[in-house]
Amino acid sequence: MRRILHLDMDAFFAAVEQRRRPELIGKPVIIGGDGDHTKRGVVSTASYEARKFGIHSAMPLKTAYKLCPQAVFLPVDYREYSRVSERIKHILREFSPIMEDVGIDEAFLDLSQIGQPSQEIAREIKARIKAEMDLTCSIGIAPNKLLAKIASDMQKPDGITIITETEDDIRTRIWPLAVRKLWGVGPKTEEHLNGLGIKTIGDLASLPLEELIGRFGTSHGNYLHLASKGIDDSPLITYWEPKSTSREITLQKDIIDWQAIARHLAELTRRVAHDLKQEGYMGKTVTVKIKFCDFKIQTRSKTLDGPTDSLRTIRQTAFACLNRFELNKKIRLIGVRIEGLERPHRVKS
DNA sequence: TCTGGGGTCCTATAGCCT
DNA sequence: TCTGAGGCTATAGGACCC
Repeated sequence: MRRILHLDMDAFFAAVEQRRRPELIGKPVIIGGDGDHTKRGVVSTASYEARKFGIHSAMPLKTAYKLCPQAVFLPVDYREYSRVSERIKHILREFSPIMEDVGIDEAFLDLSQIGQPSQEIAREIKARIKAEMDLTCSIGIAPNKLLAKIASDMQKPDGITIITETEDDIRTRIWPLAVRKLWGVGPKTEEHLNGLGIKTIGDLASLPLEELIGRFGTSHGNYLHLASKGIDDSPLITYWEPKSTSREITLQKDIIDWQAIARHLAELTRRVAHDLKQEGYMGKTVTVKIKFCDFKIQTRSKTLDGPTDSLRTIRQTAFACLNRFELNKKIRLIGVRIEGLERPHRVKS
């Protein structure tokens, strides 16, 4: 049987800031946007002290300020968090070489080939991270990724949770949880399920597969059916190539002036082309995204004959896409994405 | 009044081809 | 020659993740 560990850092961004500035320890700290609560932006991470005021991720900074004006608001410093993240991942790889990166503050580790007991490994990993980084994390260990992730969330912060595959564990510890706890069930699916009287993962497990497929499609329906029973065979993804790269900006004030929109598009295009060259990729499909003042999102895209990393070509294509929008109301966000990425130097024979 | 940024994957539709 | 099935690609939108 497989043995998968999921590690989730506790209030990661806030914890890194508190470690760097000890005077912030014990205080409500809110990381988000550029740290200015009067500007547009949302909370990336709130320290546990701030969470007591009802503050959580994705909440607008302005709302967070109303709930807790005495909080310390700080900008997101991805560079620093990435450095810390790298060191943590390095520690993890010493326990098992099979690791899947899940964003900056999470990872899966395959322990199947390791003999040591689960509790012991979890305690050792936590001790190493505490000793070397002075940070805490929560760990879940289970027979698959799905259950390991649910487990790591069960005793936060600073917890260790182990789930076995016995029917008993699924029935008594997983089935009582809200459907929202399942990976892949977001706000929309939750609402849909709640409307059917399905509140818990156990409720979901009692629904016939045919009904799930009818309501959510073959792919998602099948997934929900298996997930509700704790079944998940997905492997750890230890390496992958990016498929797209993008840049977008939410404007401080909604605008309708074409010249101003064009200036933003030109700048975003420059950044995308720069990112592309920096990472050594070329892309084939250019997409322009616009979010209007009423939050309606539209996209326009164009696929080129062949991959490119040329700023001129990407900019021309982006502007051709821009011209296909009906810009008759103010916009609040503009973005540029390029997909169909490939590395240019590999010559086909 | 407020609602980010950077990604992935899936679905539906339409056009083209065999 | 006509028709339909099915594959493939491009496009647009949407749900979800951290």
